[in-house]
Order: sequence, then C-alpha cells, then structure tokens
Amino acid sequence: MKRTGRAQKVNTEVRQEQIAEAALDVVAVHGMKGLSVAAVADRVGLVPSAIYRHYRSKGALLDTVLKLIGDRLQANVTIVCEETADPLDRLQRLVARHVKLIEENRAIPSVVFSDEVYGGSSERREKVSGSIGRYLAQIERLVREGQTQGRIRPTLRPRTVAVMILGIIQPAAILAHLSGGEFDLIRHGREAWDLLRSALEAD
Amino acid sequence: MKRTGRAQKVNTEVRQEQIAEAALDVVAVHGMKGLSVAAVADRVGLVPSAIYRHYRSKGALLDTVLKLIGDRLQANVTIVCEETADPLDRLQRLVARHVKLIEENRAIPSVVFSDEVYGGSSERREKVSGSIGRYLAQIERLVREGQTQGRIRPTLRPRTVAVMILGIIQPAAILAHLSGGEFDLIRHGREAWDLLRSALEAD
DNA sequence: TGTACATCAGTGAACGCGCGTTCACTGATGTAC
DNA sequence: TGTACATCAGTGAACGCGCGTTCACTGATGTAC
Repeated sequence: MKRTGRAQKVNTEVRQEQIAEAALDVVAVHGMKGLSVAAVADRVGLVPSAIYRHYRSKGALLDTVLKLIGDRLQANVTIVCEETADPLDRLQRLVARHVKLIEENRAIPSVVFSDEVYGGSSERREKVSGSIGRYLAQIERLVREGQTQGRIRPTLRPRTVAVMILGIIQPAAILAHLSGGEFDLIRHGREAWDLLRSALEAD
Repeated sequence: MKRTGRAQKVNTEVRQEQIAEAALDVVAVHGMKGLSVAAVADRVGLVPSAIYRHYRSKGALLDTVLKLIGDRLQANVTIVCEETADPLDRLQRLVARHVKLIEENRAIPSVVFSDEVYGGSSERREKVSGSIGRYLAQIERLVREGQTQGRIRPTLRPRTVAVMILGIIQPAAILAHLSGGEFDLIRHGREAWDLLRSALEAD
C-alpha cells in the first residue's frame, strides 16, 4: 500500500463511502485492533490527517460503518420478500443470505461485537441495539405470517424463534473465524436451518 | 476504590487469583475497553506496577482470565453428568448452567470475543479456539450418547446440534447486554431449548 | 530466644510508544465577472 | 474566452493523552545460626 505522489482530489460524499469500505477491509484483514485512522487512510491512498476532511472523528467513521452493515442486513430482508411469498422459504433464504453476507464480509462480527460498541458509549450501543432489534422484528413478522397461514406452529413465541435464527449464524461465524476457516459456515447454516425448520413446521 | 496506606503483603498464588477475578469484575463493569492494568490494580487495592510482581504482562493476565473462564465451562459439563444420566436432561441442564454462568458473569462474552482474542495473536486465538472446541466436543459426546440410546434422532450430525446449542446462549447473551438487561436471558434459554429438544427427539 | 540476613511483595516516579487529532499551508477545481 | 477569487480536498509536522512497562527503593516476613 505505497502512496506515490499526491492523491487525487475526490468529492467528499464519494470519499466518505470509500473510507467506510476501506475500514471494513482493514478490519477483515487486521481485526478491530488494527483499525487505526492511519491504516484506513493508507488503504484509501491518503494521509491520516486527510480522513478528517471527511469524518469529524474516528468514532463518526465507526458509526457510518455500523450503519452500512445495518443497511445491508435490512436489504436482505427486502430481497427475500421479493424472491418468494412463502414465509418458511423467506426465512430459509434470509439465513442463507445472512451467512453469505458474513462469509464475504468477515469484518462484520468483529465490528458489531467490538469493545467500541459493546462497552462503548451508551449512545452507540443503543443504535446498534436498535439496528439488531429492527432486524429481529422483521424476522418475527415473517414468523407471525407463517403462523397465520398455518405453516408454523402457533404456540411458538416469534421472538424466541427470531433469536434462534440469529443463533444459527452467529456462533458459526465466530467459530469459522476462530478456527481459521476450518469450520464450514455454509454447511452449518443449511443443516441447522433444516433442523430448526422441522421444529417450526405445524403438523 | 480509594487506597489508603500500603497494601498488605500477600502470597503470589493468592494474589494471582485475586487479580484475575478483579480483571473479570473490571470488564463486567467497564467493558474490555476499561480493562487497564491500573483499573485492575485499583480494584485489588494495589498500585499498577505491583501487578507485575504477579504477572509477566497484561497479556499473561488475560491468558489466565481466559483459562479461568474455560475451566468454569468445563466444570459445568462435569457437574451435569453427575446430576443425571439421561443425555437430554444433561444437555438441558448444561444450557441452564451456561446461561446462569453468563448471567452471573457478564464479562465472559466481552472477554472471549474481544479484539485481544479475536484479532490478537494466533497463539491466543488458537488457545481459545481449543477451549471452545473441547466444550463442543463434550456436547457432541452427550448428543451421541443420546443417539446410541435412541433418544435423539440418529440422522442429526452431533456437531451441528452442539453448535446450535451454543446458538441458544450466545446471541441471547449479546442481546441481553446490548439491550441493557431488557432481554430475558433465562426465559429465552428455556424456550429455545424446548423448541430445539422437540426437534432432536426421536419419534 | 535473640540477632543478622535473604526473600519477596508493594511503591512511585519515569519512560516510551501508539495513536487520534490539530493546524497552517498547498494546489487543484469550480465560479463570478 | 480570459482573469481573479473562493472553495475545498490533500499534506506533513507536531502535540498530547493514555497506558503498558521498568526500575531502584522500601519494608515486612520468614529463615539460619
């Protein structure tokens, strides 16, 4: 990542997005500990102080990255709802997309569960909490639809099911990372969903 | 946490444990970001440099804390195996104990999934990976026992089930923390286990 | 039982590194006339 | 179409804070004789 000569001037809105993406890349490679302003700047081909032309602070950059991630999760919900009408199929596809999103973006768990969020300002924690809450609410909605249509057992609490669906993906993502890619994320997603689905389906 | 006067001299082995416990406390209250040598020393009633009489470095302290956590997880497996012989009951009790352990020790997820482990030296990551791997292996063993006894469907892959059991607890723990204790961890543990159990049981 | 010495935990001052952030300056690009 | 000026992204040096770590010193406790 050598910088040679002066960087080209680029419109702030474009740079902001470049920088946020670069931050995700840096985390994917070097982990949250490696997420320094210098590293991000380097990746974009800028000097560290240049970052401050586009973000008020490192925290503001982090907030943007978090929003980016939240938006992508939300987008998946929209997409699967367009792909199929069947609630169980929607859930199945959502799991698959979530797994794929994390596979292609190894940085996501690191960022979302980082100390900066997890132990940081209550404001940032509340924002992430809200983001996850909205995602869960969408899943619950799908579950309820399935119950209305008699496809999912009506005695199940939608929230419990929604959190269990997160539970298919999250530990798997962490194991995949810790084990250095030895763990088969996609396979687990498929098998765990099949198992959960059999428990959800109405007789 | 005022220190008044010189601290009492205490045997190293005792101090080491005090310090490790103090570290867990500090993380529980202030998160991983708040885990400084100074904060830990303060909690024990020592001066920061005194920590180095008992640990070679902050990293060595962290390793001890990780071992402490790993040991407590392992202990739960031993206990539930003594409490009952039925594989499904063992698993159920293990889930309950795991949930309780995290409820009483909010620091655990913060430490285990911290950047220091997650993005840190591969050596530390491998140690934690091994710890979790061993825990999973124990759960798999219980699942296999259940299958041998015809209580659990033989077509299920033990590893998938084991990871799903982690998946009951882990996202719940994170939600509980992020939402500021609004999320009912124990209730989720119970309901999610009931749902999973119905999917596991042989007809 | 008393004395001299070794050991070892605790102390406080100081160091140094990493890193986020600031600031005066540069130079390119767009705009007004 | 050309000139003067304003705007704004990029630069590099410097600052300062937090924090892990070191080190010479202290003083209590245990041990040898």
